[in-house]
Amino acid sequence: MPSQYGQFCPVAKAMELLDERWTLLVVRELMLGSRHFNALRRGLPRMSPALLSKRLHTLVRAGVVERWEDGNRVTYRLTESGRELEPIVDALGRWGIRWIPELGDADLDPHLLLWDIHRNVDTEAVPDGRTVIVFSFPERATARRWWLVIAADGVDVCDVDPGFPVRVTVQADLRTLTRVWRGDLAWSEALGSGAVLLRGEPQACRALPRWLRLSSVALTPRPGGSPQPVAAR
Amino acid sequence: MPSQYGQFCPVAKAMELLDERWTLLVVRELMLGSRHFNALRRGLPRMSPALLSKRLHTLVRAGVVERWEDGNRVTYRLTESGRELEPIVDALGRWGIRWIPELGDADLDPHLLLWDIHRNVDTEAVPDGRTVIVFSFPERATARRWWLVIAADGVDVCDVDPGFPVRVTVQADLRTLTRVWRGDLAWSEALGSGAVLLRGEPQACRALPRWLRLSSVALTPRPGGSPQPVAAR
DNA sequence: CAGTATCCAGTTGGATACTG
DNA sequence: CAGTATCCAACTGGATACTG
Repeated sequence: MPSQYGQFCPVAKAMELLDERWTLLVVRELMLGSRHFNALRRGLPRMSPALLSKRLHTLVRAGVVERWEDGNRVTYRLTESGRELEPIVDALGRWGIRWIPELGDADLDPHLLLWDIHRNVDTEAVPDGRTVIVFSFPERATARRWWLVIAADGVDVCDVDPGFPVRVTVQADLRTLTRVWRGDLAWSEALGSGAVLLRGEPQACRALPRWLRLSSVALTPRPGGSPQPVAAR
Repeated sequence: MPSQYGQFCPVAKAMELLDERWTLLVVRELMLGSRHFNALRRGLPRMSPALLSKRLHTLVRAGVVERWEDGNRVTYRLTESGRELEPIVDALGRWGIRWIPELGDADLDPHLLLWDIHRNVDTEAVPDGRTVIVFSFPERATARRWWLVIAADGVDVCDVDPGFPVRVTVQADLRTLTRVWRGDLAWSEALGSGAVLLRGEPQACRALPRWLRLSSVALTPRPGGSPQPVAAR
């Protein structure tokens, strides 16, 4: 039961639902294509399953999400009402990247970063056959190496070596690579300063920034005319 | 201290601030022109002063609001960052009016309604001199009559008779008048059905819907092609 | 006018374990 | 796979009173 503002104002009525913690992030995950309970959990690792379940029920009751059972498989998807939240979520992302640029250490998460990157690989740009990219975060005590396996049938993330030959190794600290992903730091600058190191065939290293698309808000203009990261050529 | 999502996603970073209860309603009040603590309180009657104070401080720390002391008067206003939330708040209002049309009894509040109406009087359309409109909510046990005093120097709301001659009396139940204000119900329909009764000179009664502007979201198209309330001619 | 101080009941949600 | 169940510590915010 979302708490009530006691106002007939439509902004207040909208926020009674949407300002509950996690709610709009669940909606964001659904917008990004997650359809099943455990897929949603992967994008929301700090959310307990009990709470995710509760939020989904609230969203279903509010008509924002529909729950579909086929057999023993459950599918969630946005209704028309939920899809109309997309411009709002997008605008919140653009506002956030402009006005809340600082990240705390607690905001960094290699699993989430790899998960985002894997969702945005430009498979057209990657050579045919299997391409494996290793991400190495040497400053970390655990979860220091991640493998991105790009093949014809999709893209996978692993935190254990799948054993295939590696085409490129990307070495950086997690904060730097996160900033590149968000568009806070341009590839060119990160590579030029040595903050990101690429190892592998020179041609593959040169091509890598085109294989990995950045966050959808990466190109949002920043306030104060700070130099704008440029997209990969 | 807003709680943390542990995500670098800019939507998550934005919501860490903005999904705290009341926060976006404070921002909305500032957008509507409130500048002082007690002015904000008038638009947020169910919010305790301690909580309003806390939210304002959080917004100032986040760079969304600036606090200005001149003498012993304190002024709050939105920064550039805060002003950039306006399209988001507007979009939330349009989404809310489309997808959360039902109002509970707890959402109805004559003081808030009169306060909204008073902020939106079209003083150009009202005859010169003083015009007093009485709003009568006969079904209510308390706060049954409200006076709107429109003069050259501004518009006032009273819940006690200011003693001036009354030009028009608007009688309706609170829910009906709230629905008219929100654009859920057209003036023409409300008057035609007798749900709203106007008393006074016929000419003034005919003109009244043009004196009172409706909510800024009143003309938002509704889903499902339900008949759209029309603006006052 | 513009808040602060205090108290405390109620709610929230994290952790963990478990189920059909 | 898709959740429930349970427990409980922490937080939240409402009420009320008070201050410079």
